[in-house]
Parts: sequence; structure tokens; C-alpha cells
Amino acid sequence: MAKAGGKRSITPSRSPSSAETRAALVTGAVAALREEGFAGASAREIARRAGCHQSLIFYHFGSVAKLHLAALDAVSAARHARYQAMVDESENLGDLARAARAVFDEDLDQGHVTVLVEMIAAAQFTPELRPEVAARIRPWRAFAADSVREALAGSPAARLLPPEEVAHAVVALYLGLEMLANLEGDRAPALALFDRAGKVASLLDIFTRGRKT
Amino acid sequence: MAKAGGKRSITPSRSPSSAETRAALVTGAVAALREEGFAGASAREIARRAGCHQSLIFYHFGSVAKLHLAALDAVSAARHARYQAMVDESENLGDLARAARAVFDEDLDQGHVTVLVEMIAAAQFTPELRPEVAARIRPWRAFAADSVREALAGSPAARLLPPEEVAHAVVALYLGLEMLANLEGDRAPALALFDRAGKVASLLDIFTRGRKT
DNA sequence: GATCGGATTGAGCAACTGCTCAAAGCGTAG
DNA sequence: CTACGCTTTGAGCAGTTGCTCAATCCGATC
Repeated sequence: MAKAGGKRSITPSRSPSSAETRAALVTGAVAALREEGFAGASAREIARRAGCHQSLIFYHFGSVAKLHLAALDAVSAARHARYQAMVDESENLGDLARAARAVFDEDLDQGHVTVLVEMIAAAQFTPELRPEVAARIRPWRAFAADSVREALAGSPAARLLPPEEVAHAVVALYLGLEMLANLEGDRAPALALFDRAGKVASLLDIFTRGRKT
Repeated sequence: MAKAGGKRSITPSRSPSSAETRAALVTGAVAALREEGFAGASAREIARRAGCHQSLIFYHFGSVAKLHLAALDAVSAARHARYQAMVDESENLGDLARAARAVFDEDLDQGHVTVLVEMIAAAQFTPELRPEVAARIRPWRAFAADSVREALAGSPAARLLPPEEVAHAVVALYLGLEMLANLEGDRAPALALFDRAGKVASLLDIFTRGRKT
């Protein structure tokens, strides 16, 4: 995209299609992880989706594992913006629950959480992958904790429910719900749960009204 | 084990070591799934752990996938007894939460839930495996629903929390917590959550006291 | 036009996979 | 002791995997 006319003696500039190839490979990796799972996201499969030769994966990323991590980063970045907006636009717990339901629906449609789950499941038994994946999941817990802390501020439930603990539960629940929904091919139970959470949240909002925002 | 002296003309009796070999293979499959994950639970790896030739897997089970399912069944059966006892011995929600914490600890130690998670994650992208695994997870949801229904009987929270929805959340949460605990190599956040649930449950027990048992 | 260097390709290797099949082992019935 | 049949084995096949490496392409520099 951006054609930077850089230094000429050493690496005179990025060759034209380098960045584009990298991007195509990451996109292909995300698609492969989402549609074929970790086991199906092989170098050749990713390259096929990216429309290039599989050797490029090792040239640009060094190994398929590193490309997998890059795909995880890409998905994380893409979803972070969406989650942040969801939290920012919610003025009370009821809003948040309703927004979360919509976002969960999106995540299931686009298979983004599937990429997370596949990478987490695979990382358990891949020693050199586990710390990398763990480091990429941890920020989600921190983000959730911040969101919960903000959302619960002034609520009578705040004392009984520490944000860190709730956040941990929320992340675990989100992953688990996604697994069950994909396994059964039925997201209705999960959506019903979000609706239920909305009702409980609205109840809490009544007690909280006037304290915040 | 049981030497049945059956019909002699056709399949005169089960040959001595047939049942034992099957059992050894199932045990090996469970161990392989737990310690090496789904990707590592190959025919040769399972056979190595069972101390026999890999061809026996195909002779006795027809395919590795069917052995994987048999391993899933074995784990399910083994845990069902434990969960049932946990529910039976709990007289109120506080008891149940405390028992659940202990059982979660056991599950993590013995890696039983890991087998579940691995099979679920793999089944997502293995068309012929998905319905089989789904059919084996569904009973857990039903069991959880029954337990929640019984535990919540007479509680003021019962109206706000339908057993089926709570059960779905509990199963999803259990799977998610196990994934996060294994990923981080730290079960403390999950255990803290069980403790928190115990406190909330004891609070509910106060309102319920005298209505049940 | 010649040269240079990063980007790209094709071919191939060693290891692994699920699975098949003919041959062998071996306890039991006759 | 022989013969039968379930059980077990060894060898092997076709396919896939991650990855390497020499050879090429191609745009930018001289």
C-alpha cells in the first residue's frame, strides 16, 4: 500500500509486494483457522487461500506457528475495537448485556472466537506455543476486568463481585458458550443466556440508578 | 475378566485377551488425549501406551476416531459417578459450591476435562465426529440441569434463573475455566471463582433455609 | 543494458499419518 | 495331534506434514 521511498544503500525500500504478501498470508491463516480448525490450517492450506506458494510462509514468518500467532494477533486487534465500542456505548448494565448479545452473534457469524478457541486448545500441548498464546489471551482478561469495574461502579453487586473474578468468568464463559454453540450448531441457548443476563442486569440498574453517568 | 462359556459353533467364546486389549487401548487413548492432546493421540501413540500393535486399534475399533469416542465415553462414565455423588451429598447450595470446587480440582489434576475439551475442539471440524461428540456432551447439560433444578428448588433465585439456562452456563463455564487454567498453568483464578460462588450460594441458602430437606 | 538484492517458485526430504493385508501366533474343539 | 478361528504382528502403501535449498523472477540502481 504505502510506497515509502526509503534509504537506498541498505534495503533500498520494501519490495512492492512484500507487505501485501504478508497480509494475504495472515488473512489466509485466519480463514483457514476459522474454517478448517488448527489441524487444517497447514502451510499448504493457508498458502492456497492466500494464492501464493507455501514457501513464502517460511520466508516471511519463519514457521507456520508464527503465522498462526500473527493470525491470532490480527483477530484480537480486529475484535478489540469492536468490544471497546460496545463498552463505550453502553451506559448501564442493561445496555451492556444487550450489546454483548449482539457482539456474540457477530463473533459466531464471523468465527472470530473459533480462532481463539482453536489456538488455545492447540497451545495446551505445544510447549513453544503455550506462553505465546497465553500472553495474547491475558489482555482480554484485563480488558474484561476494566469493563466490569467500570460497569459495576456504584452497583450494590460490586462488593460481592470483584471485577477480576467476574472478568475471568466472563472470558471463560464466552469461550465455553462458543464451543457449545459450534458443536451443536445451535446458538439459541447461548443467546437465551445473554437475554437472561440482560434481565438481571436491568434489575441491578434499578438499584444503581442515579449513582452513575 | 468374565470368562463366559458361550456358544461353541460360532464365536465359541470371547478369546481371552480380547476384552483386555480393548480396555488397554481405551486407557491408552484417554492417557494420550490427556497428555498429548487430540493431535498427539495418533494410532501409533495410543498403541505404544497400551503396549500393543497399532493394527489392533483398527481390528477392535475399526478406526482411531471410534477409539477416541470410546475414550470419551470412558471418561464420561468415570466422572458421572463422581458428579452424582457430589450432588447427592450436598444438602444446600453452599455445600454444592464447596463440593464443586473440590471436584474441579480433581478434574484438573486428572485431566479429565481436558479430554472433553480436546474432543469438542476437534469435533468442530470433523463432520463425522461432530454429531457423535455432541450426543455425548448433551447428557452433561441434562445432568447439570437436573442438579440445578434440585439445588434451586425453593430458592428465591429460582424464578430468575431457569435450570436449563443455568446448566448451559455452568457447562460452558466449566469448559472455559479448564481451558484458561491449563493455558496459564494456574488454576487459582478458577478456584477463587468457586469460592466466590460458595459465598453467594451461602447467601441464597439463608433465604432458603427451612424450605428444603 | 548490466547488476544487484529481495521476493517467489519448484522440487524434494524425512517424518508422520490412517489404514490395509497377508502371515503368523495360539488357545481350544474335535 | 490336527484343524479351526480369533487375535496379534510386520510390512507396507498413499497421503500429508513442516521445512530446506538451489534456482528463478523482477523491479530498482548504476
